Amino acid sequence: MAKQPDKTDSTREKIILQAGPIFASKGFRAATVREICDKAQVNLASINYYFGDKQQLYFEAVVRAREMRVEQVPQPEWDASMGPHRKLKGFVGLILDRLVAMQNEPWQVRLLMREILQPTEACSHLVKEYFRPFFDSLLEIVDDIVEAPLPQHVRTKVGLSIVGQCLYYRFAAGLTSLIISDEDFQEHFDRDSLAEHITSFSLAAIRNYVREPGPQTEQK
Amino acid sequence: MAKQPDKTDSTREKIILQAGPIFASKGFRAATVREICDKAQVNLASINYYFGDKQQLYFEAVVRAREMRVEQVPQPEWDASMGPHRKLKGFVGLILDRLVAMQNEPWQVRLLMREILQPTEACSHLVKEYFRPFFDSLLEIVDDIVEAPLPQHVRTKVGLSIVGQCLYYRFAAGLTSLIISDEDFQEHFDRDSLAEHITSFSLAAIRNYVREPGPQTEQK
DNA sequence: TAGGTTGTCAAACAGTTGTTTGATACGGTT
DNA sequence: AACCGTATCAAACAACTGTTTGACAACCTA
Repeated sequence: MAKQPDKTDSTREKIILQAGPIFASKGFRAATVREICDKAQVNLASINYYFGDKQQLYFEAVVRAREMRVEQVPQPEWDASMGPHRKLKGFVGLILDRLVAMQNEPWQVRLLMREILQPTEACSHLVKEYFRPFFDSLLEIVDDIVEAPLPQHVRTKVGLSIVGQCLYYRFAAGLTSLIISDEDFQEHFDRDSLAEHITSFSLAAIRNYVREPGPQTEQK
Repeated sequence: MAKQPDKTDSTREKIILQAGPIFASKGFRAATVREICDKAQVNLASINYYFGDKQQLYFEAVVRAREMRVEQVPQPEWDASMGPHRKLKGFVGLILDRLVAMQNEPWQVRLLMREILQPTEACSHLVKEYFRPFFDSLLEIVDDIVEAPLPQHVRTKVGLSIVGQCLYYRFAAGLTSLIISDEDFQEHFDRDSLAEHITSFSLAAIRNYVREPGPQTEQK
């Protein structure tokens, strides 16, 4: 077994950092240990030596991807005096930067999305460690917007509506680029424009939605 | 080469129908021609005989998945006299039924989502043949809701906000089930509750959003 | 009946896969 | 020096991959 698990430039570290992009772009199955070892310039047997097997390397790559992503895009500070629009926009922007990352598509993001789409054991780790508290802090912002507290399930649905609008641009990026012209995309669908739209759209929805829920319970 | 491409219970047909679910749940790479032929109870060489290679079989399975899904969940009729809420709810429900299909997750849906996430040549076929007109008919409903016509890019963004809210429950189904308790999910996140929420949320957003776009251009 | 097309089959092919092995070298401790 | 845990390496292993082959049977046409 390996002894020092956290030296910085060790063979173990090189493997994780090279395996991440490959897993991200090809998926677990299509990524081969030979390609990973080639890119990392380590011997073929190193993966099994340090991680036991390919699956465990994948797990560690996912965990590392999350850690790196949080470091790369730190959460902006919330000022209690900020208006709801700016606060919500700050969070929407954070989702777009951290989890959507439209322009550069870092491997960490693509790997995390892979985990969301087809959860392995790594996903429950991500939820407990990251997604849950992340989502809760969004719901606190929603709480600030509405005057009367929302029923729990409505609160959750509203939060997921906001998250859904953002994550669409990650999940369906390939489809969107086939639907929208390139010029339109460059001009109107950059990070800031989307943050502004999703924020305004959601804010308007929350305020109006709570006020007049529409024919909710009735209507067959 | 094969002669009759459209006999109903032919070997060719059996292969497509058995390959679909396997591609859907495992992806192109992890699905093996041996498993497909076993399930279809045909000889191993049949795939290459009828489709040339595995890739072409995948393409045809995707196309077939779309056709079957449109048949399985037909578009409800639009009554011009219907109010905007009912009209929009009808369309949101159609997305949820056809493309999200939360309860049973048919293989056709999972295969189409796979194409959206990682587009192959099959995806541009899907867009031209299906997604584009589908999305356009949503935008027409949006047009009916607003009085003054929207700028093109805003129109598109609004449409994608609606679609995004729906598709979230397909893409992140695994994550959602880890965030929400099972009882909550059964009780409040069924197809009808979600359709109602997304419709009301979006309707409120559109009406309020257009009226007061918020601090759009200003604000640094 | 003869000949050709179409479909099915078992077997093999050539390449890739994750993993294991045994040898070898390095670096520190006794 | 002798020793031992750590690390790296080339090579091989066994299983699996998509695809090809050639034989054989069923069917239709002439």
